[in-house]
Amino acid sequence: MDYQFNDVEKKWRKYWSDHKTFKVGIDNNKPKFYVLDMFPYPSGAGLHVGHPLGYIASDIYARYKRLKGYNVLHPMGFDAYGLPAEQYAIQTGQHPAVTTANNIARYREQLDQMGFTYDWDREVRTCDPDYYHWTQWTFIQLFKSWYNRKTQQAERIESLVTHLEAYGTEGLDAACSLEQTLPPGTWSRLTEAEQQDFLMNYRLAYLSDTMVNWCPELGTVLANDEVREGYSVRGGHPVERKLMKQWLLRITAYAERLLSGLDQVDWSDSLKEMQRNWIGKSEGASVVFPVHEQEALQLEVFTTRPDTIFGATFMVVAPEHELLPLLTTPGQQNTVEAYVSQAKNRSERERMAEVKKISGEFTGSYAINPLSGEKIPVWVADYVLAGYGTGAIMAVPAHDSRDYAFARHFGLTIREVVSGGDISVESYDAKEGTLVNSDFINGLGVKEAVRAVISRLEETGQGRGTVNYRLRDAIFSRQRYWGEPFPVYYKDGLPYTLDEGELPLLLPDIDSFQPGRSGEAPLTRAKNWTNKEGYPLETNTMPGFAGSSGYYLRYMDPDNKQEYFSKEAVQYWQDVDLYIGGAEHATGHLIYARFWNKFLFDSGHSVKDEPFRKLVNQGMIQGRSSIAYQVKGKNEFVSFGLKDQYDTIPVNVDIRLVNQAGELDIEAFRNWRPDYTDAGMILEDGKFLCGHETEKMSKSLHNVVNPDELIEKYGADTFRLYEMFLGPIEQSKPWDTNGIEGVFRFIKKLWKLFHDQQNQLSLSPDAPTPAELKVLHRTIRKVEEDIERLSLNTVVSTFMICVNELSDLKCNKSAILSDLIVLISPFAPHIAEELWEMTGHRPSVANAAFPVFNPGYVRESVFEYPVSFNGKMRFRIALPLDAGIRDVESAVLASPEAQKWIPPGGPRKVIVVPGKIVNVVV
RNA sequence: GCGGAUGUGGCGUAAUUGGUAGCCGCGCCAGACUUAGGAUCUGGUGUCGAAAGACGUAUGGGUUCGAGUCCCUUCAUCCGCACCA
Repeated sequence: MDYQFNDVEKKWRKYWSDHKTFKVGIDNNKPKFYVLDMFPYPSGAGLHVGHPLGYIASDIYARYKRLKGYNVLHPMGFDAYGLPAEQYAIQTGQHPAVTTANNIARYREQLDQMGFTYDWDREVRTCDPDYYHWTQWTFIQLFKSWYNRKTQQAERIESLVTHLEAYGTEGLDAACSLEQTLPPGTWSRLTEAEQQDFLMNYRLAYLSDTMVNWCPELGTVLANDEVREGYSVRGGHPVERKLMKQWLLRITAYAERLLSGLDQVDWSDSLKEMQRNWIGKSEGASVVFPVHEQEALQLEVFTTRPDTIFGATFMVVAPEHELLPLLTTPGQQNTVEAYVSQAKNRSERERMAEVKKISGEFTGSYAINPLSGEKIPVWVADYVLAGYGTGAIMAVPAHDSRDYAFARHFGLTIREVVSGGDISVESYDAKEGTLVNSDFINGLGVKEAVRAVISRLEETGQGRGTVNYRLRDAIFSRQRYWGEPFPVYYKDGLPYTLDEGELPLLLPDIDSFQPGRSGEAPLTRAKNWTNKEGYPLETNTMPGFAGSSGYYLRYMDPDNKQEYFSKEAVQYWQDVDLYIGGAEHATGHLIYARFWNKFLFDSGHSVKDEPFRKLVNQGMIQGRSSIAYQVKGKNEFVSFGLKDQYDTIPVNVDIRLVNQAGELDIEAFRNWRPDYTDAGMILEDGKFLCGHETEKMSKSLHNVVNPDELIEKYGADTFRLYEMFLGPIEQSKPWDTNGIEGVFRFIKKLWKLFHDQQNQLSLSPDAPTPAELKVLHRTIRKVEEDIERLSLNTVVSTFMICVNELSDLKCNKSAILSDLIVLISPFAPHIAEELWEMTGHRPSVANAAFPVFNPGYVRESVFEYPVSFNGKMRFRIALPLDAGIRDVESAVLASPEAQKWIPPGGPRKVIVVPGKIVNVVV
């Protein structure tokens, strides 16, 4: 009789839940530790083996920290609003609240099987009114705030009004959509509508006509991070540009802080780099070019290379540039208009696909280089983007490859101003070299020249040094049903927020979830969708990232009815110490959540500027698909080894039909699909072998491995250990169930350490031997070090080595085994609890203390020196560790093994690294 | 194109700081026990070689007494960004 994992695991899961073992609260006698998983969106497919990877790692860490004496907050919840549930509702008419609740129940059931230490009393769901109350509340605070660049933080809108009343816009340095000026003393003369309109330019949540990513198929706009290559990330539908009135969050106000904050957090370089690219800071100059013979007109450009200004031989404006009609001379009107309409009608996708195709037209106008006075032509071309910088550039073909290609194509002047390249062949884009053909900056290096040009421009008022960000404000409206309603009503066309006392504004029921194709939101169907005074409410809802931006704060105090979270709770829990989740949230959730938190920090609610101190991205678990090869045009399949003799197409086969060796169960295969009932099978050696492929784990590829089945067969402890044993958590790797048997054997071996051949508990009260203590304490040291650096795969190996060694020593001393139970409990909590109880301890082992490493037990007096000759290891020699370098050297040279390798002339040199190695140079 | 990461047996991987390459596990081979084994246990298993030994961490070079680890080159794979001025 072996270890009965099924009964034992059920018993302890019930114990934990009955005793609320993992319920936590504020405890000022213990240091806090906050371990967070990115909460899942509960999809209809349930969890596959890839999802729990991060959850298991974080749970191990949370359990470990508990053993180390920390008060650990380890909550879980659900990102419950979102598109898939709504798309499903549109197709089936089922209310998304119903499908979402079902999916959550299924997720919960799966999660509950894995022995996690979540405090479920703290669960949050973003679609729960008690939760989205505070999402709406934060929106109101954002609406009522502006960003003061002077103090580098958000402030209440009242302080802006006070400033405007007293000084107008004089001395104001605020994040805004459009620079506007208001002379002192004019504010109070503005009408209510004019004032509101003016303030909208500064609010951190604001309404604006914006070019948006409109997805007709989904009937909604999408944020930049929800669009990839012109298609929606969710669903893969085409996306087009459209001008719409939308709510936006002024995240750009925080661009600099979002960037500099990255230096303070312990995240992977690749993730930080992704965020840096997304923010896209570039430093340079804004330069004003007057237009020749049009006094009133001037073109402002942004350049990162002001040093190359003497090499600007033409200018280019985007087709959408607002001055283009004024720049176009009558003679050029027809060609320019034709070009612009063609450029505008091209979809985003066509535009992206034709990046390499050079096109443009001359406007007929000329601009004047403000430093050289040179007259240069102004062109229009779609390689200049309206949305970045000022939508116009000074083109320096000698030192910008795009300008170079354009100049070559249209035969424009190319003038070298930085030496170092060969501009007859290609542009020289590098930021190094000496300035030439450049008047007062000739002979300077690039960096000096940049500074010199900027200061000259600032002296003459023709430009200034500026910083540009690629980051855009976040579009916050969705024309969807299944999301948070905006706490906003409209009076005389102007938006006002509801009183905080009226929150939460509940999502109303509607008769159909269908969105309008031209952008009417489903909430326009809601009956009596007005505030208490009868003014119409906003019909858009908030996007998916709204609810996930502050959930980690709500976990600190999830039942609070009066506020988002109490001062006491946030003072205690502070921030997330360890955050584990997928890298796909690098530019979405993680930027928005940092922004959300920084705003709450400025307004005195959260207490840390950065919410996630350490962040780890777990790698993706890929599927291992089984492939059968179908003979083209026939209902006939050919075994893997023979497939090259036929013309075949690969067909994904359900991985359950294939055994470890890749052999297909033909009977099952024929029953799998009606089409294959009569399929011909060409065998090799009497078998049908399948090929395999590593690809995404998905239902459609029939390669999904379900954790429930594995837990049923091997138990949750084995499953947890095996997921960790696969390799480093950050690494992506294909799932292969084959190795799980090894971990299963390990669990059984562990059980056997405590039991005799009749499966009776058999422990010895005797004092441990030095050999046993050495094994135990080596394990303690390694386990502790490796958990600290989240190297969990090596910890599993360490346990295996430890149990192998203790088995060899036939060790059944309780003193040793009790410590081993605690060590292993974060990884295999169920068997640990059972053994803990059996060895006479009071449950739960989760409340035990982590064993303390004693270096005295692992200290050695003798070391087996590896002796190498010219760096190649030849033999070992055991010597006392306190032997001096000279003693070691002579002992090695005198040893019989060494004679074989020492040439007649003797060694040239001997290197002894005490306690490490000896290298003889011959 | 730019940026980041990764490359080690048949497979997943290991190797604190430059110091014994291949730990642990899968698979495979042999053996023991067994009516049986897809259970369990024992031994073996980088490549070539009978052995001695030689070779070996994607490639080529370098630094070093010594390189999987540091530097340079090339290649491959994955991820992110992509006309960002």
